[in-house]
Formats: sequence, C-alpha cells, structure tokens
Amino acid sequence: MTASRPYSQIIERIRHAGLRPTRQRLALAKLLFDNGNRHVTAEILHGESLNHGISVSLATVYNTLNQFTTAGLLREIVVNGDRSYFDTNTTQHHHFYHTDSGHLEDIAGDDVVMERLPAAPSGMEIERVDVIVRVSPT
Amino acid sequence: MTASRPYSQIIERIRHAGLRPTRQRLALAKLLFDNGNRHVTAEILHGESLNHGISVSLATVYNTLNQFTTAGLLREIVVNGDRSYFDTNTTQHHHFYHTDSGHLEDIAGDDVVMERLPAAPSGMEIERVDVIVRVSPT
DNA sequence: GTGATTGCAAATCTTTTGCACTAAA
DNA sequence: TTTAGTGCAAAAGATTTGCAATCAC
Repeated sequence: MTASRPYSQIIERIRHAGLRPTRQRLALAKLLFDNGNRHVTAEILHGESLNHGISVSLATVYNTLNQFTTAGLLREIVVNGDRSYFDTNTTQHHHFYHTDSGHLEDIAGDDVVMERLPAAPSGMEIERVDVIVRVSPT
Repeated sequence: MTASRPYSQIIERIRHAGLRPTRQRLALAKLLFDNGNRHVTAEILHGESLNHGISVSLATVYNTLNQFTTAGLLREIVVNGDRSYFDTNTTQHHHFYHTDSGHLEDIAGDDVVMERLPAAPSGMEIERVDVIVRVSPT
C-alpha cells in the first residue's frame, strides 16, 4: 500500500505541468499516481474511474493521458499495435512484455546495461532508448 | 541495386513456408525480397503493387504480410501505435526510429551489445529482445 | 465573465473478417 | 475437382475531433 498523497500535492503537480486542475484530471491523477508504478491503457483507467464513482468519458481519459504524457508526467509505451500503455514511471527503465497476456512489467533501470550503442545518424540526436524483452510461458 | 532473384527461388521460398505461390503472393514477395532489407507498412506495399501494375487489394496485402510474418519470412515491428512495420530482415538486429518522419533504420546486429540482461520472470522464457533508439533532428 | 475543459457522438484510421468468386494443384 | 486464396465491402477496435455545455479562475 502506498500512502495516499494529499490532494494539494497532486494539484500542484498538475498546475506545474501547465494544466488546470479540473475535477477529472485530479481524479485520474489520483488513480494514476497514488498507487505506485502503473502501466495502464485508456480503457483500464476509464474502467477504474467508473468503479470509483468518477464519471468521466473515455475521450477525456484519452485526452488527459495524452496531455499528461506531453507534460512529462507519463510515458507512452507501444509494444503491440493494438493499444497503447501509459507508464507512471518516467525514469529511465525498460520492460518485459508478456506476449500471452499483454502484461507489462518493469525491468529495473540498471538491470539492462548497454555495452555499446551506435552513434545517432548525422543531424540526429538520441531521444530515448527503449528495450522490450518479450517473454512467453515456457 | 540488388540483382533480381529468379522467380523459381521465390516460389520455392513461399512453398517452403507452407503457402501456395499465388500470383499476388509472388508479386508481393518479389517487391519485398528483391530490393534488399526493407521496412514497409501495408499501405506502402499496396501502393507499390499498384504502381507496378499488380492489382491486389489492401486486405490481401495485410493478410499476406501476416502470413509471411507467421511463416518467419518477415518480422513485425511496432514503434508507434499508428501503424505496423514489417521488416524483411529477420536476423537479430535493432532499430533507429526517426520520430519526426516515422522512418525506421536498421542498426547492425553487433552495434548494440547488452552487457547485462535480467532473467526472465519465473515460468517465462525470452522470445526476443527489441531495442528501439528514438532519434530526432538536432 | 472568459477562456479552458469536458462530454458525447461522430469521424478517422488501421486492421480483420465474412462470403461469394477465382485460381492452384 | 477440391481446397486454398482473393477481393470487396463491411465490421471491428482504438483513438481523435467538433461543438455545445460546463467549469476554473
């Protein structure tokens, strides 16, 4: 169990990202950031919201996830064309992807070490490196 | 310029994958495998087919790409939720992804070396490791 | 009040599917 | 022939968008 964060802190966080702390952004942020590191899809988050009695449309969930991602509060992860995952852990780290269940699992940042990385093509700079380890049941 | 492969070789390749060498599969295979390593989307391949006077429906292009992928002739790469890329290079290697243009570029297999890789979660085995280096203009 | 945000439904886009037709073996 | 493969249009999903209503400031 993660201790519940005071609302003021979440409000501050949203405001700091340049967004108005509206009722739904607050509620979604609370679900996202008050429960440790999470990997959610829009659909999952929408379902949770409804379960918590928070009335919010799926479109708003999508918009909010995108805004949070642009603001650097979330990180988008694409492992299969079907749907996008949003990761509340924005620090440098990688993932296991369970191909059977679609489940995503963090790999601690220093459990993957690159011995060599190629230079970016000329005129380009490296934005980020994603490592996805696809695993399936033995 | 890659030398054009004789048809017989392509036919054999398709047959070996357990698929009938139909007119459209042959034509698509020729476009795919006769031009070096390629990263194509269904849309791109469909467009090329039409340009070459090969009448084939987009649905068939999708079906064929999936069949080739299942048969191990292609490898699917997902870098962004918008569309899937299919890579004619099925050997172990990684990619640069140009986030501005959507362009994919191979990184030679041994230009990325993993110093450490975590063990797969228990009961799981590693299927494949994908490294995507996202780059953007400086 | 005023402009940002939301909700909803409709629109979009990619990919898959059902089924009658065609072609490979 | 017999069975797999194709084309088309329709279906299915995920995500985005337009616009009137609502809310934060």
